[in-house]
Amino acid sequence: MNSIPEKTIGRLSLYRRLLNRLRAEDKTHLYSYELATLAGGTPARVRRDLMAIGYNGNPAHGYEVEGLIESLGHFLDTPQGQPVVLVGIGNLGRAILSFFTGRRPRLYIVAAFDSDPAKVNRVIHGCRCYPMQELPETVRGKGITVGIICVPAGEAQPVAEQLAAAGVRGILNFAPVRLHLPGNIYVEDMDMTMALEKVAYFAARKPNNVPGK
Amino acid sequence: MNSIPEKTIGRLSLYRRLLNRLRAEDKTHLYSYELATLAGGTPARVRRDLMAIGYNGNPAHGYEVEGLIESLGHFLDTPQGQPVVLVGIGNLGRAILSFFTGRRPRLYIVAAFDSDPAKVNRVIHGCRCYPMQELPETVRGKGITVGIICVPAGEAQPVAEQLAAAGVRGILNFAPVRLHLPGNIYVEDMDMTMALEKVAYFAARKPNNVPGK
DNA sequence: TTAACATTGTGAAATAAATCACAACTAATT
DNA sequence: AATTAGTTGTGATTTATTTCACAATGTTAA
Repeated sequence: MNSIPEKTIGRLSLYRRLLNRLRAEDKTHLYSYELATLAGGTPARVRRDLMAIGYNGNPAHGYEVEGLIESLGHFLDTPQGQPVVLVGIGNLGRAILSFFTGRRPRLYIVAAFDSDPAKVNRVIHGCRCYPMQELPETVRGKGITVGIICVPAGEAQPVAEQLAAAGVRGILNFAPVRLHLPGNIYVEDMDMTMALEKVAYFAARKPNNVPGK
Repeated sequence: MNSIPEKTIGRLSLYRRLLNRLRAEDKTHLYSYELATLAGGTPARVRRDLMAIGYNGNPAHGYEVEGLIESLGHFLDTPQGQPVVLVGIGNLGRAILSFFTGRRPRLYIVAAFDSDPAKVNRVIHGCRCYPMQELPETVRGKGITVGIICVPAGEAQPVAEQLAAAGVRGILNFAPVRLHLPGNIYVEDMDMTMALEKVAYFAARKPNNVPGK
């Protein structure tokens, strides 16, 4: 069966962000090659990606910014929005809190958790911090489906299991370990060490060994 | 010509990290299926990846931990090590500084830059902060090839161009924009917004739509 | 009207990556 | 020695993703 490529999902989110910027600049239409340039890809790939959501452009004016944004929202968002929890209020956790705070209307961090009593009950970047013990009840009670893990490597696996047990269905994992969870939980790893080593590898090789992306 | 898949590079770095942990636990040998479990993959993929660096195991004992770590180092590292610069000392920049500080011997942040005079000349997480004006001279002078960008979206493109002009060959980009640089510069995007939206998308769908990774 | 133009949508081809599947191998056991 | 058990290395295959290439289309201008 023809399902949507995983990579397309990420790019659709990127397209929407770019389009929102263009809309703010009062742009009403654009062509696949313009979006491709902004997103760092090819026009053909943009068209393929947009095929996935069934939004049709027009050979004369390309795509309508407003309509495409709406279609993307229809495809990517759930009608009721998705609250998110974050676990681990260290340096990275706080930076991520500040990064996401107030930015996305349909995807916002509603609670943060940490096992350190010293961090609990404070409000950081507009987000209330709770002790780990309250995680299951909060997640289950609010029907939260998305979690962000920013705890040290050694604590990530048990934290992930707690999130999964409480009903979370997708995890953004910043801890530098691979999580072992049931296959119906989606995990996206943000492994900064791995990313930096990859960059270092290609930075040190000849230009012809640098993949184009 | 059969060059090494890009994804393999990242995984080799992951394997090394896992192996270092195993070595610390005095494990001397392991099989592909063990490494696969730890890394979250299949044994066949592990073997394929290790083919790339030409390290041979043995059907009876699998791979020798010590020797494999050495081979990976030989493949991934440059003999002289690679100093790294970071640009943008906001919340995220500081978190990344603390994350990488002291961790990697051959890949360490030697200088941080920011355009805000208030942040300059301080030492944060053991790393000295300099004004942006000194970036070209420092990067060129020390022969730095790797940069990390943690500036706000609007400043990322000019910062990337400055890094490239100063001789940087690979960039780890945390700013939520796509950089436009000559093709011989390797860019790895760590787009947290995109990643979170992807997680949210799959968290909201049926289990059978969740890709296995 | 009609012709020219640049773009869309998409089948087909190409490329990249993962997986299958099995001969060859090593050590342990008989 | 010969047999067994379990793993490696890899050619072949499959799956995923990207790119090619072109008929169909909407608009502009003659």
